[in-house]
Amino acid sequence: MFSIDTPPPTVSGALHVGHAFSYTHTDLIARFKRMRGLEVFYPMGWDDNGLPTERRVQNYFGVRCDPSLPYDPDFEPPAEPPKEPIAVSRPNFVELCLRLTGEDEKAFEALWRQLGLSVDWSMTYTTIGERAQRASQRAFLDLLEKGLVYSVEAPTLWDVDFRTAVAQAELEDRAIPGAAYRVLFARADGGDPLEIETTRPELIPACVALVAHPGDDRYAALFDGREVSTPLFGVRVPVLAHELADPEKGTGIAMVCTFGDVTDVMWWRELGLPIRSVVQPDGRMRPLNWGDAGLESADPAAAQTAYDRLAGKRAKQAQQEIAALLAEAGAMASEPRPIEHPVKFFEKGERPLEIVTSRQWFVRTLDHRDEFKERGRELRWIPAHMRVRYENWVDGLNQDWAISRQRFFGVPFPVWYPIGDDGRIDHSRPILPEGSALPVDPSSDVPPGFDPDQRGKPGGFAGDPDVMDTWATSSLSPQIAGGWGEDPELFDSVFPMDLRPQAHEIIRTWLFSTVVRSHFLHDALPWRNAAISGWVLDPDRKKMSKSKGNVLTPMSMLHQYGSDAVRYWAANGRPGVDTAFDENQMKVGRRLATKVLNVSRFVLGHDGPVGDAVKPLDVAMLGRLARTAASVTDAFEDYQYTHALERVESFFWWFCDDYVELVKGRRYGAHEEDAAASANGALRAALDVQLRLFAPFLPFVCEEVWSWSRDGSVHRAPWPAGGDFHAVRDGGEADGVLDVAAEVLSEIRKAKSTAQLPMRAEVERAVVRDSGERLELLAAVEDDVADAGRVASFEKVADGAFSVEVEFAAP
RNA sequence: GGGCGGUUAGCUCAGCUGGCUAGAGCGCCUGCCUUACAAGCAGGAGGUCGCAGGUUCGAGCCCUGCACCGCCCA
Repeated sequence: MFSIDTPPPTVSGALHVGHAFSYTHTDLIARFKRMRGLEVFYPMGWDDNGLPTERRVQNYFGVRCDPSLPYDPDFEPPAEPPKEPIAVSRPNFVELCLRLTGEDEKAFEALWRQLGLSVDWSMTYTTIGERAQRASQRAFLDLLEKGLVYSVEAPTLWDVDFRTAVAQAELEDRAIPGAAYRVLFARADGGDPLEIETTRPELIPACVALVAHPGDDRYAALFDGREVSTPLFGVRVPVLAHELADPEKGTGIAMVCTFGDVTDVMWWRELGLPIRSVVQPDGRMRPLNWGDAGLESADPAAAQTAYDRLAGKRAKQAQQEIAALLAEAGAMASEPRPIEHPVKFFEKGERPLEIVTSRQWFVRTLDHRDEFKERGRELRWIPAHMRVRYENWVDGLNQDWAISRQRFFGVPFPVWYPIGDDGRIDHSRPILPEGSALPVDPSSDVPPGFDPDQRGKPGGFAGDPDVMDTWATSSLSPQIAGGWGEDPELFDSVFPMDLRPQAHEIIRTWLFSTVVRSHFLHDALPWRNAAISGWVLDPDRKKMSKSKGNVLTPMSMLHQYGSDAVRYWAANGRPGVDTAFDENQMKVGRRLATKVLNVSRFVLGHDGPVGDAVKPLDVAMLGRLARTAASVTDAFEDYQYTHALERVESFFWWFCDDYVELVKGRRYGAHEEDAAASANGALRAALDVQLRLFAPFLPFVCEEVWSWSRDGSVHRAPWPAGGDFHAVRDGGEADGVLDVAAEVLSEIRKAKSTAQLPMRAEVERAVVRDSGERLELLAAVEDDVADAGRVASFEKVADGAFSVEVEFAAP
């Protein structure tokens, strides 16, 4: 059994040439392994859930999800999406998601079939389907029991537009224009004001401390508990010391807020600072009453007046507003200095992330980094250097894996919480379902021991409102596809899987998270080999993207050039290497497929005698083919399918250009019958082997030609091996005759070409000068060379340096 | 800022543990309707292997530095 953990594509993403490219690589291996006699487990999954689908559904149908609404069984979206989105219940929204993804899946499957992927379509799964839900929830409960997931109310990176938490793996640094503001903080002891530099002055109302490096002489005298007062708001905050304050940055003393960035969170935690939260989950400044607890001010009225100009504004607008306020108040030490600085974004988001305190589920990853790295070393990476990417990522982990999302189309957490008599939800005592009840939807299902009407009531229960992030489910693709917990026999036979093919940009997400899940669930690697494919680049060597608008759809390419041709292009992209989109290569592939068809017509289309290959040229050719086949096999076993293709292809062209030409004379009866029989036998045997060697690359043309002379499918035929090559035992290991014959023929062709004569021009006499040894070899195949070159007579001169002198017959 | 990969013919790329005169395909040029194929065939031109040092009898390949391109991480 050879099992493949196929990447489930996000169906809401557009079909892309990159898909055709990398999935072909997997199929090459699958077809090879199948012909090697292995049963191949090769399912396909669809990654439906998550943000991309929700966005697409919102735009496509003109709806938005409002979880507070009840299900409307009769809801139908209007034919045209309305201007103002229609609010629909979560179940209605999920229905629309399933409707759209169902159509997308059909389009993908049609593409895969056209491309010739030899997927077992009876094993298809979706990451939102019932099997996936059951596996995801079972895995979650397993980790919960092992103490490897936990929920906590904590500062979390937050996208204010999508209003959801975001995991470290979904972050992206982007350099954006901003400004460095120099702001003055008055000292409580009456000394000179302290000047700090910040890019987020709008967070001054959220300031809880200033911090500088303990060894920084400029501020060392202040670390004795002295306080400063925030400008405009008059809040007293301490001046503290911490190792990670950078003396080189700005003035060397920084403002700590609730929360400007991840460093603020770290200082908040390590220095035990209070919380003064001003940014709401929608990204706007929260209304505040200055003077209340936590907002003590020296002048609450003035603080309120200033703050009222910020309240309700987004970060950017608030920033402009407070800059003006600071300038009016004389608290700006200098003009803002425009800078470009890296800011964290959600990879799919448009506004900088905020850090918002919320309750989220996390998987413990930080405590297990060494184990993950060890797993990375156990895994075979193709190409090997891709492991470094994985290790970089594991080394750089700085937060546990946040797996809950405030979304709708995803696998729900199988958890309820009791509601106290005071109406407060008690998150410390989650209520869990029976394993046999999975999958559950806590928003509609009722936990054991409760009645439906107790939902949301004091003394009752509340369902966990969140869904799992997309990687929390798709990281279980080996378990979902392999029938973990559902079909133990299947699972035992396919897990750990043999191969995980995927692209390099998702090493930190899909590959990493799958290793994590498998490590925790099974104490094992999920697969033995990870083959990392490169990207498809446009002719300018930039990553292909829809925004450029010059992307051909894979389907149109398949129609234009044929599937074999597109596969040929893809098969030329080595593992891990970015490959330029090249229609030229597809034309070459199409030519190759046509050539296979034509030469097959020649080899099979005759009614002459067929016998064993006994003539020297024929035996030697089969011997060369045997060595080619062995080397193709080695390359394939090593996942080097590009090398495999190059070797078959190179043999094939030599076979067509030289060997076939050399045996045409015998084939058409220029000599005795057994000479023709040997040629025909060798041609058929060689074609038979070459069709099988080409079958993984060019499945369509090979299957067609195979059917001309054989029953069954070439794709179930045994891979060429020792038994196919009796010629090797019969002296085929010496292929010197092939080189001599080809070189002499080439000289004759050159002479004709130089003389601008047609190839069928008759040669009266050819004088071959060469070593005695080579002339002996030539003697063995002289008739064949004479036929191909139309040479009436050869004269052989033993004279070291190789040359051929050609005398043409008089016209 | 740390790291990974790349740089070989006009273009796309091979070149394994260092070993004759550096290869292929496309494109270009010159011919050829040859009983598998004109969507074809034959032949030809074209490269100081990114730059500068070094190791070696010998370097496209190994070492050092640099430049440029792409990517990963911070």
